[in-house]
Amino acid sequence: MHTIDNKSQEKAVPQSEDREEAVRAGSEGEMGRKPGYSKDGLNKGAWTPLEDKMLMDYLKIHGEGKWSNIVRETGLKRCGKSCRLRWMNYLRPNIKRGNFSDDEEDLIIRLHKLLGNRWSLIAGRLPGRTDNEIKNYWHTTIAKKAQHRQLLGQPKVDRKHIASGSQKRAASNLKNQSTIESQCTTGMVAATTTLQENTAQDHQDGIAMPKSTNSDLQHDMPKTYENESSSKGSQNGAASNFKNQSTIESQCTIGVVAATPTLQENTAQDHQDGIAMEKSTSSNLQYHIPKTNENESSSKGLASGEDDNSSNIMMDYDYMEDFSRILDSDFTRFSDIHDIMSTGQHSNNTIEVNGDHHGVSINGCKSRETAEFPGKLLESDHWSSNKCVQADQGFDFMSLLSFLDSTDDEWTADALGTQIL
DNA sequence: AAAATGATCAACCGCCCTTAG
DNA sequence: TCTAAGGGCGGTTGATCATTT
Repeated sequence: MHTIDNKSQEKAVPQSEDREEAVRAGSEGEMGRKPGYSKDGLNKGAWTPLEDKMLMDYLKIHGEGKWSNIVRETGLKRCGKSCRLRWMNYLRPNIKRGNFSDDEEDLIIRLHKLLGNRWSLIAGRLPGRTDNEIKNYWHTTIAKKAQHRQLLGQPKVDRKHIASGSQKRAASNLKNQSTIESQCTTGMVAATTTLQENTAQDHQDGIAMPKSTNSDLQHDMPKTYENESSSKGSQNGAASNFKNQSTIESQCTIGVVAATPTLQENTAQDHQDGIAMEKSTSSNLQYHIPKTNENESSSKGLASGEDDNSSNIMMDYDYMEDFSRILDSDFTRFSDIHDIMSTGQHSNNTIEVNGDHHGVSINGCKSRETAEFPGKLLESDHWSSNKCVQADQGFDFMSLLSFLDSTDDEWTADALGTQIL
């Protein structure tokens, strides 16, 4: 299990009497990057305790936002972005440090399957966890487990193909094994969507890992030095709303997305088992979803001309808006829904979630009679039509609930039509 | 004991969107 | 309408520690 040691904390940075000196000099012997200096004289690299204090003192008074003002008003030699990052990832109150619990890991896997590499969105569902932490965790621990499974007998991933979409990525993959694995897990999406010749089995690796048993949670302070940072200041949880359509389109890439594709060059039978993994060896899986804006390029920071395979698949915005609301909702509420549903107290087919009416129907439309997520969804006429799912088709919260509530096997095998070793 | 390799994770980079002027 | 600045986010890097050879 993922562990966070205290080694770096033991290498505490000695406090300097000279404020400016400390800020300039940064820390010595810290884990991670050594401080550097940008052209404009701003510090780079690891933060020092003094820098943190300056940042927190400012935020205590002024709150978040206006990051660039911090530089001007405090003399802190950090760019606004760096300040924001430091705050969001380490100094913010209620940051949970330490091992990921089994539940957290499970949820990460499930949400990643739903959302892809939408780390901030995933982080929004794990209180106290940052997108960066989850991202690192995924790229290291979870991907490693996936690799372990692979060694147990899964077919080797053809990394050439996985990386073929981007030479940039390919070069990176050669350097870093964890990155390779991360591409594998991301590639899971690609297999369901594009021309890539990966086998679906390759992509399964990203989601069906043996569970760890260690779940001791720690609450450590930021790692770069001894526990001295306070937990004061404003609180601002990760905003999980999908803010723009292009991002949605390019980044919503997985399982659930497959529920809304325009099926191309595949028979309806392909949809019968979710993402039709049993056809994986044919490597011709192409589930294209019509872009709502064809001119929209990927928002994932790809260089122009790069193939972003995952961007070939997307969700209808309206649908995603509903989906987003689900994810922004307190999951405990879904338990309530579940109770209500199971006791038949949903006569008007509407469930209130976080103030809005969702669930059994949206906009007064009846939901599907049965819909187990995601496989059954794909069998529905709604989902297999050559159209994006319309918002007024409603979203079955029970489906999501059961999806998130399903067992590993359901997730990793049944839902994808594959078998787990 | 030393070198090589792998793992970890804080921080940076660059793209994109939003918004103010 | 255009432009620049601010901010958010995912991808990636690289320093350090741990483990293996």
